Amino acid sequence: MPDSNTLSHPRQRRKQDRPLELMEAALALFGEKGFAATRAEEVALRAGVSKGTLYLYYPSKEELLKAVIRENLSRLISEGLERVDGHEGSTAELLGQLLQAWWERVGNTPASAIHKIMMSEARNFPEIAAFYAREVIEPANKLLRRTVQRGIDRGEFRPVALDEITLVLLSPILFMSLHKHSLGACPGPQVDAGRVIATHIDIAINGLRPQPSAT
Amino acid sequence: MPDSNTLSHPRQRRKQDRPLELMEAALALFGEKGFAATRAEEVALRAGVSKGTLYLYYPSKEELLKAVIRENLSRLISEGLERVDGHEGSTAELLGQLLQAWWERVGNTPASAIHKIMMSEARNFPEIAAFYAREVIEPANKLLRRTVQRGIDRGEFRPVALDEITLVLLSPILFMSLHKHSLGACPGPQVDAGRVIATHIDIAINGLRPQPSAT
Amino acid sequence: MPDSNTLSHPRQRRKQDRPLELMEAALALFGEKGFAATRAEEVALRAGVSKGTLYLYYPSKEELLKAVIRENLSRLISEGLERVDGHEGSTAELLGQLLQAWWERVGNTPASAIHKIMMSEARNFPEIAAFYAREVIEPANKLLRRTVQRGIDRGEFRPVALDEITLVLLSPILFMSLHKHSLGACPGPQVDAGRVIATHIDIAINGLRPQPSAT
Amino acid sequence: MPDSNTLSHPRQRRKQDRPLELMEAALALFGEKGFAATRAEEVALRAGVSKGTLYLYYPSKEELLKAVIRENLSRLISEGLERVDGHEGSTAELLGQLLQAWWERVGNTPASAIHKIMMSEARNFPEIAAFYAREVIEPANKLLRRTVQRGIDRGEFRPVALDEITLVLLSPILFMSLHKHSLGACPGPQVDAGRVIATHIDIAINGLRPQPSAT
DNA sequence: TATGAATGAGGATTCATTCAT
DNA sequence: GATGAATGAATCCTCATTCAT
Repeated sequence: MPDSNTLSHPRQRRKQDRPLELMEAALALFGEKGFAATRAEEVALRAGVSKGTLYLYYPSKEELLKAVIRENLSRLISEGLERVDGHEGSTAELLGQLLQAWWERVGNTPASAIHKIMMSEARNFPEIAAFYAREVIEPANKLLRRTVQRGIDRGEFRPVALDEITLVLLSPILFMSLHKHSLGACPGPQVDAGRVIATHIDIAINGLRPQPSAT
Repeated sequence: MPDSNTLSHPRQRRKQDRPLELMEAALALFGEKGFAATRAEEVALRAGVSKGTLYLYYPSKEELLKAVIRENLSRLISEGLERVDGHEGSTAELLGQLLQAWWERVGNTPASAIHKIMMSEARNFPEIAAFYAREVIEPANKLLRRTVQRGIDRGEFRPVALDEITLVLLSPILFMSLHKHSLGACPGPQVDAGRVIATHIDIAINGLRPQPSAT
Repeated sequence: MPDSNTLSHPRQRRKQDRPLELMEAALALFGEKGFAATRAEEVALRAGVSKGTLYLYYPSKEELLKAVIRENLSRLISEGLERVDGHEGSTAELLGQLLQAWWERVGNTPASAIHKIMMSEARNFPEIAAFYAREVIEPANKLLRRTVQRGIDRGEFRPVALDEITLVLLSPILFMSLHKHSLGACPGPQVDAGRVIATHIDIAINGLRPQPSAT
Repeated sequence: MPDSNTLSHPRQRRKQDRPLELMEAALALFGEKGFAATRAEEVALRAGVSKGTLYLYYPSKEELLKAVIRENLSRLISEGLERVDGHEGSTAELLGQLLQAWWERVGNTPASAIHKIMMSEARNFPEIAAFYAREVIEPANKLLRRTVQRGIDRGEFRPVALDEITLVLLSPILFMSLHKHSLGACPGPQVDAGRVIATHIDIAINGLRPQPSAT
């Protein structure tokens, strides 16, 4: 008997894929219109199922939101943590790679919508906010702190406050993620987010270098 | 006889004060819970009046939001534009002052909630998004471009892409404004936003300086 | 001291006229937009006073409606009853005069709006409906019955059912009164109501005449 | 297994029947209390469904009214137009049949409530008023004009103004339709509308006959 | 008396969720 | 499992009515 998943009856349209399809639809729509403004039926329709089917997989719209966040964050975190240690070259190079990777693997993917959703809904869903802080913010912070510390220890970077530098390094990337899903999606002069990120990395790495002369 | 406005009977006859009270309540609640998730009656109650009274002053919840944006933006823009020209010292100093002022006069005041509201609702209210882009984004962009250009012209800054640098310079400030009203308002380790901004300004200005040696 | 009513202080704008002004405004607006769709404040504004003043004279919008109906019906009835008896000429002539008078003195005046109001609201205000039936319908019925009876007695009219003939004689007049305030007020080909009434009277009087040969 | 539609569980799954049930409920209630004074929920409850269900079938109360008018008028108009041409006997007979049919098929059915609704609401809903004028008033006018013209041409009727005669012929029927839903529905001496119509037809046809001697 | 700011009950409409099929 | 008809709580907004000035 062949794999019943890939060759099953045509009618049985990928039952096991439904959750993923629903989460993808939800990610897109929640990111686009916001959580409150997205109707459950819209999500279902976009996933190609009916309203009732959504509730077969998720007990409420709120649980669907939680699942979307968990699903996407798990992926990005496990992906992110793999590529940390064992860098050999300059710290500037490492930092540039990390930031660039974050943008390319998160900021520039549909997952970036989660930032917008969190930004909009964090105060209405404290539980999810805590989860997000624990699972995303903290690991990312550790990564960047360790990297900057490495640069300072080696004399490549001047001494800076570690608590603040991580946010300084991340905020343009996070901000552009948000921007993409709000004003950036509105008519008007468009920004090339990739070039903003590149400029940011350039300025930041140069800014971390020991100054030739003080202010 | 004392001022009849400040000492008159509670909840009665204060037509003059109502708009401001309502806008303050709306700014706080829209920032906290989002525009869509805030009931008109909540705003009214927080302003100490009843539902119906709100509609005496604003024809709809959306118009109330517009008024909130106008009120807060008009102030900040007119204030901001005044202090632009006529700077005498170094461009680094000027840029630092501008960014610092933005944070202190906007990011660190209740008006910062407008950023979050716009981020969350821009795509659902295109008219407001356009207004915001025109009245806030554009003027701020011009200011920063002119300032960076000045630094480049004088040899204080290295040449950088003007289209991107403004967002790089602003995004940490905007991001911290957003953060304050979302994750920053949730329980957990708190960030000292002021120090993040200070670090950003330090890094950014140092990063704009001509490099001693290239990457 | 001169008449304090006509020569009183200019500020004291015809206090005693207020009720009449309010009723006139209400008659016009209720007739135009309907009772439910007319806001109390509109009536007040049209009467040149403020919302609160209306409630100084009438305890509710419903009472205002009652007053409007009573006021106008009293007038029309007392006027109508005066000119009944003592006709000398032919009954056809008398009937024609009566119907013509009804149209000119009621149907073609603002008071005709009351027909529309009654038609629209009778079932929501049974008390007023009863009043209207008693004070208007009944007297008008009696008048017409007596007149037609006179014609039959004298051999001028053929015998007809008295219970029904009154409505037959009145309904075109009443219908045109209603029409004026509804479809007749909408854009489209206009009807000359006066000529319709004239035609009706002509047809009706001719129709009451003894037939030369039956159907 | 019996028809699952007629014997299925109460209040469940009868999509096909809903529109008609809702329109019938709406016709009755709008006619009784007026359009504005009838709550959407009342209509739904009378149709045996909940508030929300009404909005499953009609996007607004106003659209429900339009549907009611269309449903009832389409039927009557298509029915009415069929029986026009091809009459062989006397014009008096034809005219009597037409007027009688109108009363029996419209005035004496629930559809007559539409006249009252239009009378009450025409000025507040110009779009519906225009629809009504176009779909009902105009066709009815044409019918009657043609018929009267036929009588005049054949010498059965004396010459009369065609523009006015149609309203004269129709107004007692329309008026009795209105009456049924307003004062006629209130306690008090009841009118036999059918006999009024019969009297009207008798008088009108006799009135149209050439006079033996003038006034 | 006259005003108009304030109130809050009421009604149209939306949409998350349920459940019979 | 899948569907979509049905439900009714929730929310925006209106407007009759009150009452301090």
